[in-house]
Amino acid sequence: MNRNKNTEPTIHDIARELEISASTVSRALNNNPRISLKTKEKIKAVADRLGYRPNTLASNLRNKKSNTIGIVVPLINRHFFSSVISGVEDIAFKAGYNVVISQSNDLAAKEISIVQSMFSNRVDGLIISIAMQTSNFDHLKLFRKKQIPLVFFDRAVPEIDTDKIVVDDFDGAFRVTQHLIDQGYKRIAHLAGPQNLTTYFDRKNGYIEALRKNNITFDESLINVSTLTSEDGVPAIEKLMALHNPPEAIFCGNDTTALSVMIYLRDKGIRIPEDFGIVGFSNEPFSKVVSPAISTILQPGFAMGQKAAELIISKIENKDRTYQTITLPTELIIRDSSNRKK
Amino acid sequence: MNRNKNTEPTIHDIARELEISASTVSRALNNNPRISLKTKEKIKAVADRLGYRPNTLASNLRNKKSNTIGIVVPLINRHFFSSVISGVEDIAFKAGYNVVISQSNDLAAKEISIVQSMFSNRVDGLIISIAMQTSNFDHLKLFRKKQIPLVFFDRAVPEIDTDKIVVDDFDGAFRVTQHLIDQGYKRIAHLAGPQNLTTYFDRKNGYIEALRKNNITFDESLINVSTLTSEDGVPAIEKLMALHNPPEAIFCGNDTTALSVMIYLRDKGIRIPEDFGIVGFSNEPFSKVVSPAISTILQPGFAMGQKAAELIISKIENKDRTYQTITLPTELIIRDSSNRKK
DNA sequence: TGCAAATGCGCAATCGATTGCATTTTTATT
DNA sequence: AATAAAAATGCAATCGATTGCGCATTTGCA
Repeated sequence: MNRNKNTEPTIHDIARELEISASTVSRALNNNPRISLKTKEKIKAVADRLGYRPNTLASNLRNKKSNTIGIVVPLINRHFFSSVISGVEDIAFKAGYNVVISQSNDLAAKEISIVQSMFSNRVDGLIISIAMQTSNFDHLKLFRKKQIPLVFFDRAVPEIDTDKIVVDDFDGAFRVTQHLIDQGYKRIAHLAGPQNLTTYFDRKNGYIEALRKNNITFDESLINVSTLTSEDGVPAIEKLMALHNPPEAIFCGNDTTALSVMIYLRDKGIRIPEDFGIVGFSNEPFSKVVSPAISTILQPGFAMGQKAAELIISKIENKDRTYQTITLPTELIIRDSSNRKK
Repeated sequence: MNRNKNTEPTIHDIARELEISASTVSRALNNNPRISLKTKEKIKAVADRLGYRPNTLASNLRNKKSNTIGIVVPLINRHFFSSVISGVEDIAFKAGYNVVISQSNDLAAKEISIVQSMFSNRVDGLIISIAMQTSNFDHLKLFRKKQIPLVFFDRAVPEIDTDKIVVDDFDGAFRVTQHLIDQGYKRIAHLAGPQNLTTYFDRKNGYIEALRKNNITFDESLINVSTLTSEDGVPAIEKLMALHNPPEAIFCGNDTTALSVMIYLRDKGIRIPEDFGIVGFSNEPFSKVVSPAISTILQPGFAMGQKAAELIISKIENKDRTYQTITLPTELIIRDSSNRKK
């Protein structure tokens, strides 16, 4: 029929060529035991000759399965997130899944739009780290309602009961703060992120808890809340240093602000770590190579991505109903910016 | 029929509810002028009430169009590539396309497998930066043969005639080298990348040409070829410094090796840039914040991604047959590592 | 040789949306 | 009111692969 057209060969073309039915071709190509070896070989030979490639769209429609995992991150172009994506792709590819990706730019509106589009595209599962700005989660509840596997990583939504892969932010922050205390710093400030996100909320509380355990009075004025961009760092540290009783160390909610703070103080001639200790969070690549190198908390992005993919694939394929929250350990990396007792 | 099932509502469910035909529903939802406003409104109301979401799989099959752009990079988790991906996503999302992503890990075998899978998934177009290791390009020729838009970025294949987005590596390298010469460095070494990739090949030739223009004798022993990982940097610079007549400046094929070299020399007590000049390539985020900051060439990753997406979408939608190679300008960023004449 | 049990394969419906063409309904015109 | 013209909607095939069920052919065993 369309043998000579510019169109792709289908199982029907193969069937016509061999004067058999398309069902048989389909079964043969899927290695169905109901088809004899001899027939299978003939079919595969013709398929090869015609350059046949299965049309996954058709197959997906019939099977109601897209073999696709969606992943939504705030910003692709950021080391931690791209590491997670890389980890997801690594596992997904091996398991025969495609990965479609989108970034919310930390905007709720875009996130909603993306999530709906992912649903329309019938992704088999969705891995997401929610946008800073998102506060309503109906778009995600849709996935739960429809029983489509949903995995949060890093930034999870407490009120949605599903699988979650997080790092122990509380513990990480606790250890950071304890480390600063151990180094002899007394007044320790904290640059906190948006408190609607559990990650930043937990980091702040880990910090507070460490102070409490060490009988250090918690001083609200030493906490500065922002979105933790590189622009947020300087005004925050300026304000802190202008206090009547300024801090002598700071735990920054991420490495980006830690760097801003470090450069600001360095330029002011304040010696790091002798006069002032700095610790960040996330272990961005640059934190190791700046001078002084910045102490930080390692979040295993690639491993998180792998775990998230493994988890979602098992959910897709087994449909088991129990949800788990996997907390990956963090690692405190002590570098020069906070290490004055060598 | 399946009204109460656990299945998604379809246009047929809407049609049944209103006792009209599915065709009308389909047309109404697509805003076809052939349907009266009144009917459209009724249909949209029911669609909303049922929580109808179009099944893109079905639509894609019928339209023979997946609304999906594939992108293949060597490694997602690398700043330049993730920037490109981010740029692609930015444009693609706005135009209503999905982005499916995969990484070759610089392995030819995985690249081939990915590309075939992308084809089976009927991506509407493919954006790719080929793997270092790839030397046979039949898998890509398939896309050309099938008239599926194909855009190379950064690492292109000369023998395949299609759209390409590259930066002017030759020019960038030329300017780097000229800059080092202007700074008074005489013997200038070069860490080159795999010469089967045009990018690295062009960088080397830009370097050589700059030397020639300045009547500096080209010394083959000052060129070291490697895969430019951070591990490659140290042995390379060690070997160069052990030469009878060692270099006093180096143009590194990327920032990663530039950093390794910088740290190595700094630890040896060699003053940078006074005694030795270093320039990298790509403007990795860290190169700005290390000490001394590393001079480098800015490759506009995000913009490349945007351009690539724009180009491929225009190809998908217009099918115009002319291929273009877009060369984006690079920018020489002079920082402390090579700036001794202040 | 006879008949049941395997084995191999085909028919036709299905997944959900789209669309050329036909049909029905409405509107306009004389 | 009659008829042409325009507008609105429906029928049925289609995209390509999958699969339950049934039919036909082969094999096995007494």
